[in-house]
Amino acid sequence: MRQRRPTLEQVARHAGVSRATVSRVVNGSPTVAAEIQEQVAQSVRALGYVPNHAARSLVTQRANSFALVLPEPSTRVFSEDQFFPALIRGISQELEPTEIQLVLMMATSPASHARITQYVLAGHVDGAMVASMHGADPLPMALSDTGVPVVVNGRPLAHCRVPYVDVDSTGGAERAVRHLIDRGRRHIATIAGPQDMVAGIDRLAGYHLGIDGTGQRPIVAPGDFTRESGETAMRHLLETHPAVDAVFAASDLMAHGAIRALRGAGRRVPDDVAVVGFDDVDLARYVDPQLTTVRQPIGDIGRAMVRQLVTMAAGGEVEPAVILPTTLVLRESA
Amino acid sequence: MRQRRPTLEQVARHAGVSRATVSRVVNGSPTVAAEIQEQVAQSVRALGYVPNHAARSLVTQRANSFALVLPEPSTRVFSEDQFFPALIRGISQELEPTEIQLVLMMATSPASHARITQYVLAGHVDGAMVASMHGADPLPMALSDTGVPVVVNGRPLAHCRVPYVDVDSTGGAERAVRHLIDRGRRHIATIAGPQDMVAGIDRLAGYHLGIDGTGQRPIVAPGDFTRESGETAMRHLLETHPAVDAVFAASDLMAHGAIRALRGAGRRVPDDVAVVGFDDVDLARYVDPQLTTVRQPIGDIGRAMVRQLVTMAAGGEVEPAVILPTTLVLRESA
DNA sequence: TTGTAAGCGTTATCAT
DNA sequence: ATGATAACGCTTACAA
Repeated sequence: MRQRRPTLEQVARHAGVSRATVSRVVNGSPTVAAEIQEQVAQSVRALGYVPNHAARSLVTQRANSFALVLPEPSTRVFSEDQFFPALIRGISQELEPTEIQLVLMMATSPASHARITQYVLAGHVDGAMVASMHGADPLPMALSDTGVPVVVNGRPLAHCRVPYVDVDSTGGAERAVRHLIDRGRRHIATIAGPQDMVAGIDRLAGYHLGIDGTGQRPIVAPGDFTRESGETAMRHLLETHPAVDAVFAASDLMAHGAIRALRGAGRRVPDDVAVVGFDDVDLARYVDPQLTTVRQPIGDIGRAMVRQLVTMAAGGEVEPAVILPTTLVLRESA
Repeated sequence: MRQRRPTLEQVARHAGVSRATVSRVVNGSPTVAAEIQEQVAQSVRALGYVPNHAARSLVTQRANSFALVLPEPSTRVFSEDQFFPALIRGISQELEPTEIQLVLMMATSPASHARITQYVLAGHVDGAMVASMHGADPLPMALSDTGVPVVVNGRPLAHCRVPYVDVDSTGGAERAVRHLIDRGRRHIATIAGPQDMVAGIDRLAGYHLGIDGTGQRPIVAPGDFTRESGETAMRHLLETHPAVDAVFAASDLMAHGAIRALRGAGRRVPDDVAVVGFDDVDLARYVDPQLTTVRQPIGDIGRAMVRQLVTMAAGGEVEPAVILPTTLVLRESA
């Protein structure tokens, strides 16, 4: 059997003071005599007292926890890269110095969407982060409607006033294309991501921005961020546009697929066709040739989301969007 | 401002019954007249009542949540494969039908170890899962000492009575070696994992088991599960044992590193040297040649841990060890 | 500066 | 079958 933890009451008796005083000491109130403070501190140590979370949040009306909501589809798409762990690591780091705990909620089934909403609505958490790749996801808004602070990863597509943290996908993609142009490439294609996801949309927009005004014609092949789709798209591209001499893939996985297709077709990378990816997952350094790619600071996304949420939970206002920079990492493939 | 949720009291007034009755209905007690049950249910819906977690667990002394504790070193080592996300997915799936929430705690700093212990000790969770790759980690035992149910992923090295869930690494490794022998390989080396981790130890033990009695001499090169270490180890192996015609790497990442080294040395895989990995991460299907490897059911580990914990939290006894099977997946590299 | 006491929203033990 | 009522452990006016 699990023995009951000592309560404030017991510490108070042990220290010969009132419950209120112990509470003050525990919570670091300055209005306690140094002498008594030490007295109480000793009793706390002696009895191994630890405040009861439930009791505390019952009276303070705060849960001291944030939820991280992961709609399953997104985690599946991004399964092979380190997005998910890296995001969590960033969040944890930022949460570390606070007393705030992280509650993980995966929306594995349709029913769980409702369950999550219920949970958040019940006031079990002081705020929620939604790692939603599908910009039209109604979940963030649904949560936000319950009055709980919510921040999303990735610009929401649906018209909604939920603050978000995103990376400069458009800028990164544009820079990638510029780089290809600067290297003298004249037939630059893109393998786009799914157009129901912000990441897919923005990276394609960046491609167009880079191509515009150069006199080159845009060449777009659809993909869904997976390696298979990249391989298929590249094969198709080689058939329809045999002159293609560069490709910007909207994900490293697709870039890898493209490289496989190119190798299969006997084209050398980057000699015949240059390839640039997006994400900078570990894999990028291990494909042959090493991948030139656009890096996004995943951990920073998590950290920024926490910072936003902390501000909001404290009743403060936050900017509706935080956009983190992306950087072009030059390696061998372009 | 966030409006306060309605309380039992208000629902009771709305339905014209007592607080106790509402509580009974909410908790599905059978001792309520069907008529009143419906009455109350309607009021609950009308007011949008959701039970207050803190109040409930204050009186029931249960938190309705489990902690997943991740000592940072392990997550770093396993960063590139999908161990961490897959584990969490399995846990979430098993937790889904229960009302139990998952609290994630990363031990990012030395100080956080203490913080985690404190938190668990405070009774904030009903049980803790520790994803501890380093078998000698004192954390599980420390947590267990607080009286909270604890279950570990991976057999603990330190002498301690914490129940654990592990996969049959030894058996998997042995099968891999047997397979190489069956294919006529005569100089089978292994690239071992770190010997302070159970996974490293067991996979090496399995290798020895497979080699024993075949008349072959064991050839062991040390590694640390990373691709770099695999590449280095393989290069070294080629120098010291040029006759080597097969290699069992204790991780897919190391196997990939080995393949790179082999290719660099002009050896063909599997023609000159067969390679078998361990883990079956996504990458295994995408390296060239596709990797023959030992698959471990990561999601099942998570699910099993939850099942153990649920039993323990309910006061039941669990077997001290659950060992899940591994399977040899045949592809191209061996 | 310290103590007293009134809740916070539930569940559970009694009576009825 | 239902309703009072007493906890559960803590914070926080308010009093002293």
